[in-house]
Amino acid sequence: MREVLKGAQLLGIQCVADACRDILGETGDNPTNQQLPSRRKQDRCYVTRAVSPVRPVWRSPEDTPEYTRASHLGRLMNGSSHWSQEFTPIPHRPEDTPSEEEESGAQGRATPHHSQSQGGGASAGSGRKRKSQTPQQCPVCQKIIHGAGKLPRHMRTHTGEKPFQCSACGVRFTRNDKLKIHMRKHTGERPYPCPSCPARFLHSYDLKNHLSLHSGDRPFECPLCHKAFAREDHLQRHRKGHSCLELRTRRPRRGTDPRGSPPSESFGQQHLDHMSVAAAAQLLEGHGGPMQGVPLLTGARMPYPELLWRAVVGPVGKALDKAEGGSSPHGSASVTHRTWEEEDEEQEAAGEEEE
DNA sequence: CTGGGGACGGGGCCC
DNA sequence: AGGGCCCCGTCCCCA
Repeated sequence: MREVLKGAQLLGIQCVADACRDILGETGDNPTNQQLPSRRKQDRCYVTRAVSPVRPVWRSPEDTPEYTRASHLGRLMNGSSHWSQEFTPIPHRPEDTPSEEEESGAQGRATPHHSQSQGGGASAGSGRKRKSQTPQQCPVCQKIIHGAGKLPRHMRTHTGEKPFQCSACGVRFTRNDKLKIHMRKHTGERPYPCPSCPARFLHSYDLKNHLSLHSGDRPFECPLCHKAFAREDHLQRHRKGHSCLELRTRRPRRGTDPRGSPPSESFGQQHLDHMSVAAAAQLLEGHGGPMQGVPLLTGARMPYPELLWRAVVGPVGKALDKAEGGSSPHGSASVTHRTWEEEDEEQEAAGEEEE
């Protein structure tokens, strides 16, 4: 434990250091010790302080601070099985009543099914049969995990624990079902054959992706350059790359759209991005029409980065001002100092015009 | 930069 | 509650 304490101090993981001191019976010099009245609250406290408010996305769990911290925590808490016991379902403000817990479920409606722990509420009978299994909050990343027994599964993503090992090649997995799929590589089983060609696939979704190749469907279109993709993730990659400039923030991850648009409504956000271009184009047109050699409508391929840059920063405006003797109704400065709010209004107007 | 395959994690349903 | 199975979305890697 002293080694852990030393390591925690070295790494600056104050919460773990505090826990070590607590276990070792040392008071330590951290005043936060006095703020931890109960074990449960302590645990929560570790979590909140262990996770940085600005949490980068890490790919390899072994590389993550969370991994390191979770490993420490896991050891401190005597094994991963402890997670599910120590951390209870989420609607857990102590003052919550059972009915409030029902309400705070992710689905936001009464659970038609069960549950044992909540009195098996008179199944409203409508909707899905077995909807909400009490959601639980991950103590490390605060994420809400839905589904009974899913929290331990999720916790393994933090601890790096991979209890399922392939007997053929030794590769380890965090989940049994992933191991099962992996085993198909050794058995040669590819249970998802393409009906149109000899291709066979390990995963159903691979077949689904593959089928779009045969159909030629490219339902995912870039709102900026109108290039179409067969796969949504390819569109996302395209949009994140340099080939398509986005003036606004990137599309939020699912469920985190600050504008409140529902998940999967990617079109909404794409439309907004598209509107940014349209607004920029309008700005240019407001300066006296399209630049030479640069089409301003959004339907054709064009150097958007340059176009947008000029539209927002204003050299085009200057050039046009110069060309027109400064008679443009919008000075370049007005372009340069436009605010997001103004641009939003423009976007809305542009959207209406386009409709 | 794109197309394609695969890996990974989360959620729903069921037992 | 725990776990299996399946589907989905996203990301990574490679050609």
